[in-house]
Amino acid sequence: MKELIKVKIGESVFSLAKGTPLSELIPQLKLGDKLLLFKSGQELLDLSFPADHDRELKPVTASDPEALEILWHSASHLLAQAVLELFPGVQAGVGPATETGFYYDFLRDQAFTPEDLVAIETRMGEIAAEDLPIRRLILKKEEAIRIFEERGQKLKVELIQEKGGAEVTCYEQGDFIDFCLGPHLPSTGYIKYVKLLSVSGAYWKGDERGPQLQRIYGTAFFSQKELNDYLNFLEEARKRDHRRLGQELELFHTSEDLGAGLVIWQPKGAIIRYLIENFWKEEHLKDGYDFIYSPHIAKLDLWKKSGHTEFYEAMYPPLELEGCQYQLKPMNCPFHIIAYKSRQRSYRELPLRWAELGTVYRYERSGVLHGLLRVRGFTQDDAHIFCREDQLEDEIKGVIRLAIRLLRAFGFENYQIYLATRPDKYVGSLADWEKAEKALEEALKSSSLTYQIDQGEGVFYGPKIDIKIRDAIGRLWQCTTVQLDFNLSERFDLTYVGEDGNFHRPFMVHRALLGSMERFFGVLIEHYMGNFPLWLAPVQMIILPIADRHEAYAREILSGLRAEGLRVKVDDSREKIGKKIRQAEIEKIPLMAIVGDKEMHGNSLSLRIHGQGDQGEMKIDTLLPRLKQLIQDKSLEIKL
RNA sequence: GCCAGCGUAGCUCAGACGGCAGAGCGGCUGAUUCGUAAUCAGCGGGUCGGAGGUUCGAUUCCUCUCGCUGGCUCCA
Repeated sequence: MKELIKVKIGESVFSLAKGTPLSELIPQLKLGDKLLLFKSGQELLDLSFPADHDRELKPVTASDPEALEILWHSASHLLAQAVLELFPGVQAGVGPATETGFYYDFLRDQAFTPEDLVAIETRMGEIAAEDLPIRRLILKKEEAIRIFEERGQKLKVELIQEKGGAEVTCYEQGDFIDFCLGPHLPSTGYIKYVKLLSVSGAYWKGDERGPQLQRIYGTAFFSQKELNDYLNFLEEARKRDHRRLGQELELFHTSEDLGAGLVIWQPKGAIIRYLIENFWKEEHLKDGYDFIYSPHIAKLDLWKKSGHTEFYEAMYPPLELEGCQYQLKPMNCPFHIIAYKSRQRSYRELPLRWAELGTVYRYERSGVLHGLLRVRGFTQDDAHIFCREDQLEDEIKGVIRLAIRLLRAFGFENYQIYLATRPDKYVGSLADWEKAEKALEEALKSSSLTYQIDQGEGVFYGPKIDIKIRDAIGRLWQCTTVQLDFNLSERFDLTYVGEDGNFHRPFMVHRALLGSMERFFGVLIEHYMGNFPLWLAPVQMIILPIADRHEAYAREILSGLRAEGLRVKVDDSREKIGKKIRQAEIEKIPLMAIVGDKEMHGNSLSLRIHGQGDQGEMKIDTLLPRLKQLIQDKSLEIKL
């Protein structure tokens, strides 16, 4: 007589013989093929999981948030099955779910071509149609190794030898078997709506000295509609691509003649940067910051002292002048430190908050460069705060408040906040780390912000808070970082004289709120899809005269509005009004003022708002104050 | 840096067996003077990313190089 296991589902309790798969419960639950898995606490169990002890289970169906990840994982197995069938001799690596789909790594001499991907996708569809059951197997380690050796899957053998215990879990569907903890969907028939997206290189076990595998990326959904929605989302993201918009709207320019990762801000981008920087400076002054300017190079010895030559890999090679070596700066910190040390500091003058839009140069590896988001020369919206221990928490709070105030102005309302704590390798005293981590956490708590802790993910020189912002289509971007630094304060022997007359070590906070002007601009372009709000738009209004005889009137309006500080231009091309409007819409100019006979006689203009269409005729005197208000408020949309 | 792919007019892209280089948009000129997303006609515009090699001949094939793209790795 086998032991009976009690399984509670909702209000009902079922009994199962120990070791029977949970799939025995299917007929009684009346969910039919909607039932995908069970959830037991935080653990997901597939239907082939054997009843082991009394549990309370929750059925998981396609509408549950957990289901998608399992679908993706199962889809990666399906991908591997198709690839191994179509390309004998290929070895499978690993194949997990990602945040938006799945991938699988393969070792193969030839590259997978786009045609190969089509063939693989087709084969995946066929296997899905066969609706093969996906079975969970528990094998003795030696047996599992033998199975994968027979199949020539050496990478799998290596994984089992490394990770497997005495017994290992494998999953089997048709002739395909994989070393995997699961869980998985009940059968391949659930994996119907699949799209393979790309293929790229990936290192075996992430080690760049090891062999390089080919990684096939894909995604899958439970319905054609969801898959289409996701593919549309990708298309939407492509339309927003800041590299494309940056060129179309003439915001910035890169050129082979400059070198990789170096950016020219063209006039339309430069005016936006100017406006952002002014706003940034005003807000920093309000928060009691002072400004610093520092040079772009300094003696190599400075960077030896700071430890950068030793620890920082992305430095440009030094250059020699009159027998002395100089270094292009990758960071601003040492300059602010030198300013701090320019004289003795008293506890009375702390905290010092020194900000600089500091341009730095980092020799990033060529392969990581990406538009404005990863460049070699960029300007950080940097600041260093030197403060006493009793000031630390308030300073951090102030930084977070300022960060959120700035980000909100651009329409970023959703954040993911991470507190990264002490890693295994660290400098500074344990006591200082504890104080600092506590201050960071208290600052977050008292700002009533939700955050998650990244245990051990701090930098070796101090704990940090990172803020990721969510853009208009839900993507996350890392911009803000607030870091404590125990390393530089020590290396440069920073001190202040305390109330007690003794020397004390100040706490040093390093922070960038927008991150860098380049990256932030890239994110902004994508966030707004090039439709900058009125206060940032390079050209706020374009005046479109209907015929030549209206041009003088157009210029009259132009000079009037320019005198009021608006960025306005006149389209004096000899095109029809329809063409002028089209051109202005393409240039994403927020306001279009159409002027013809009617307006000339009525001393008015006919307003059209980008994306909103014709607003009708109005007097300039009524429009102007409203526009000035929108600009002053940094309004994100134009409502009149 | 690594794997894979790409580089043709300002932009988006065709093209060919190795044999005079093509379109649309933009630009310029002219005509049109027009009311809410493209008026018509004409004209310019190219070291086919750069260097070297093979060849009678290379934009096309080969090598190197620069730049870009998707990833990996990295990110004090």
